[in-house]
Amino acid sequence: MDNQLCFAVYNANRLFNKFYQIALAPFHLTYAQYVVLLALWEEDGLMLHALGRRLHLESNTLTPLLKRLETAGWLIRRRSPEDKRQLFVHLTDFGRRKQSEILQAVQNCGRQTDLAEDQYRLYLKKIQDLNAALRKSIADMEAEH
Amino acid sequence: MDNQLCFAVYNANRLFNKFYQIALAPFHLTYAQYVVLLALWEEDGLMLHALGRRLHLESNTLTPLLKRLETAGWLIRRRSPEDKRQLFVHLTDFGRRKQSEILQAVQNCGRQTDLAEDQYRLYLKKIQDLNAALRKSIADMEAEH
DNA sequence: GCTATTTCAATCGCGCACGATTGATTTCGA
DNA sequence: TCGAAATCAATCGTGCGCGATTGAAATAGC
Repeated sequence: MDNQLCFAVYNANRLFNKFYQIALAPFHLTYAQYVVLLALWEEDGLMLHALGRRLHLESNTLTPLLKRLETAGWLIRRRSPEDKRQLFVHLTDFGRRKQSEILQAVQNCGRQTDLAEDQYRLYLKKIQDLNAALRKSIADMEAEH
Repeated sequence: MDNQLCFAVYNANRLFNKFYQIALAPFHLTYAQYVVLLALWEEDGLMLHALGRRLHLESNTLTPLLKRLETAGWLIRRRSPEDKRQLFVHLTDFGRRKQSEILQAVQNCGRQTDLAEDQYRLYLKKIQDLNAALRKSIADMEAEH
C-alpha cells in the first residue's frame, strides 16, 4: 500500500493541508480559501465561473466558500449588471492589503522545508506530468463510458 | 498559482479520486474505502487503532467509514473480548473474494496511463521524499508552538 | 483497593469536494 | 417574436478529514 502512488499523493495533500492550516492560522484561513485568494491576487474581479475554471472547481464548492470569505471581509460578491446570471468576485482593500503579509508568513513557515529551488521545480514538473497523464486516462475512461 | 507545488498536489489528489471513482464504480466503493480494503488485504484482523496508524487516520474518520463498509458487507467490526475498548476489523468472505477482481479492474483502467514501471517508481520516490520533508517541516512548526 | 491517569472508539461540528437538481436569465432557432 | 435550448449561480445530499469532546474501559500510583 505504501508503494501506491495514489496513497503517496493522498498523504502529500493532507500534509500540505496541515502545513497551511498552521501557517494560515493567524489569518483564520483554510487552505482552499487561501488558494482562492491566490487566484484573486493574480487577477482580481474574476467571475465565479472563470475562477472555477482556474481552480477546477464549480459553484457547488465555490458559492459557500466565497460567502464565508465575504463574511470575513476578504472579498465582495456582486452580480453583473449586463448578465444577471453571473457573479463578479472582487477583493476588498483588506484582502488586497493582506497579500504580502500572508505570503511572507507562508514563506517563513516553508523555509524549514529547505527544498532547494531546482528540486522544487523538479517536483512540480513531475506532478504536473502525472496530472496530465491522469487527465488523459480519465478522459479515455469517460469516453468508453 | 500554477507554479505552486501544493496546488499541483491538490489537483493530483482530486484527479486520483476521480480516477478511482470511475474505476471503482462497479463495486460502489469510494477511494477512501478502497484504501481501507487495501490495508486489510495486506493484513486482516487489524484493530481500528492499528489501521489508523497505517493510514494516518483516526476514529473520527474511520468509525463512520468502517460502518458503511460493514453495512455493505465488506467487513465485520467486533469488539475485543480482552480489551473492550478496542475494535477488531475483519474482512468478510465477500471482502476477501473480491480482492483480485477489484485490483484487476483498477489495473485495467490504469493501463491507459501507461506510466512506465521505472517512471512510476521515480514519481513515488519523489513524492515520498516530499512527504518526509513536509512531516519534518510540520513537526518544526508545531515545536515552536 | 481506590482513585487518578491513560487509552480507546464514538460522537459532534465544520469545511470542503462533488454529483445532481433547481430556477433565473440569456441566447438561439424557426 | 416566441418558444426551446443553453448557461449561469445556488441549493441539496453524501462522504470524507479533522479538531475537539465524551464516555467507557484499562492501567498506574499511592
